[in-house]
Amino acid sequence: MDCAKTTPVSIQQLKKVCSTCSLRELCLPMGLSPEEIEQLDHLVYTRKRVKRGESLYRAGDPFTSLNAVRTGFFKSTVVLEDGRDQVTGFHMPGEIMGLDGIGTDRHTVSTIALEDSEVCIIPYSRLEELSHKVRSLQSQFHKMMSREIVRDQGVMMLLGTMRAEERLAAFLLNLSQRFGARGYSPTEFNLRMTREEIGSYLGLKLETISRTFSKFQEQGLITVRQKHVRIEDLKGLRRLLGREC
Amino acid sequence: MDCAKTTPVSIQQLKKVCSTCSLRELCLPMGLSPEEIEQLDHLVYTRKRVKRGESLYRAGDPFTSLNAVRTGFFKSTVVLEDGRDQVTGFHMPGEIMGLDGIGTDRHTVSTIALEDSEVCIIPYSRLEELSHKVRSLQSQFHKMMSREIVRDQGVMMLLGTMRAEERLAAFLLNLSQRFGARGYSPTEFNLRMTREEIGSYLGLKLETISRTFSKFQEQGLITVRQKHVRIEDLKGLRRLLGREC
DNA sequence: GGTGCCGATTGATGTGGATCAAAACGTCCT
DNA sequence: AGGACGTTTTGATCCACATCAATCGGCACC
Repeated sequence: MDCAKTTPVSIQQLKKVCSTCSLRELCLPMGLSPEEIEQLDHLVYTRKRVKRGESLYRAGDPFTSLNAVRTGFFKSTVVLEDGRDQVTGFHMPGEIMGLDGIGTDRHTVSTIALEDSEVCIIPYSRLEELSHKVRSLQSQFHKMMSREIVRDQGVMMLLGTMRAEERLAAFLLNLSQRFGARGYSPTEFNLRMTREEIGSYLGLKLETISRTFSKFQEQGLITVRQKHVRIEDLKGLRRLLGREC
Repeated sequence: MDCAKTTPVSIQQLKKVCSTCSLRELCLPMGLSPEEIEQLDHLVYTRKRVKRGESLYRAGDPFTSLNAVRTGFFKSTVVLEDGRDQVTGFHMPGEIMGLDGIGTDRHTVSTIALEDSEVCIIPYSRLEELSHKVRSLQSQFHKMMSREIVRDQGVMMLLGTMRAEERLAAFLLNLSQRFGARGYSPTEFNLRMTREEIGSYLGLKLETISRTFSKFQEQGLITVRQKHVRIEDLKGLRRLLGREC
């Protein structure tokens, strides 16, 4: 039954992956019935390990499958012709990566593991097939893509109208909410990314991130020590977002 | 046959809307066979007129249908709690609006006509039904959503890493490309939006837009007079994007 | 054909975050 | 344990764009 578990290969074949997965309420199977999830099991049965610093795929690679984060943490980056690049997202367990590739059959971003990670491979042609059969899966998949669009609009808003403090507060609150939804502490967590990566995502320089962290700490909003963050005053952080001069 | 044309109502019932539409190669039917497009005709048969300044839908409205721009020009805006808002996109004929509403059954942006316009209403539940039957429609619809995600990432890049001149050059080149794809001149067109709306979209103030337009004109890159723009040096504008100090 | 108003232009000044620089701190590797 | 390198912090200075302000111009409406 679980013969694969003992072989230390990077791609494993497992049974009943989605049905028994603790992330199923956050991931692709969200809102599906147990019978429907079982259908997904026939589709999503391959996992892949990605070591810290390794890429899952790179911009320009042919697109063949979506990837769900099983464990670990990823970042996605776009690169401009002149070499400038920007982090466009961070991905944690249960989140789907690779939606950008559907439109052109090629990935437009590079996705890199920020710690040793594991992803579930979702072959895209088979997902289309199955969602053609299972209405609720189709519907769920559409919602997922739509939410990605809304998320991106939120980031556009952040980059277009917010000041540095507001951006970082929004970022911390977003992480807090996502960790909380996954059963981790929403007020105490380790950042997996560097100050530079946070800055790139927020359209700021790493020095500004560092200074703003220090300022938040002075104000008693958070405690930071290296990558470890504890949110001391959630309401205070939220207040920063609701207009203040 | 065309009895509806004589009644001056804002919602018209027409036959064969998609099959005979000149925009079909740019719009939802892109890549579908004539027979498949005919199936769409049963779905998309209602048009709606929206006068300049009127909203098609507002953030918070229940989501029931997507809308394809038939004629005219629209903008979408997000509003923050504190009242600050930002333009997240401009929409021209053949483009689909409302994808943001699928995820939550409510619109997250407000979409407003920038000139007297007409849209084709695409009832969403019926689109899901039909794309469940017609594989190529399903596939096409997924690509459309994915491209929207990629487009948004492009704007994030613009807002996160580009300077004012680069942003405006990218904006003009984008408009140029889209007008060109619709059979209009890619080098001479009328802006439908104000300097303030351009600024909001690009994360800049209206004065900066105005100054940068003037600078482009001095450099011989464009000629602007009010809303009328003529691109004099397409390559020069492109060069602005490929790094320059 | 005026008149009023909104949008656009242009100038003067201010400032938030970038840039440059240096030191402190961690961590990984041998 | 020691050394090297990458990350973070903090300070000093600079600059691109914001802000404030005044004028101009076009268009719609009496």
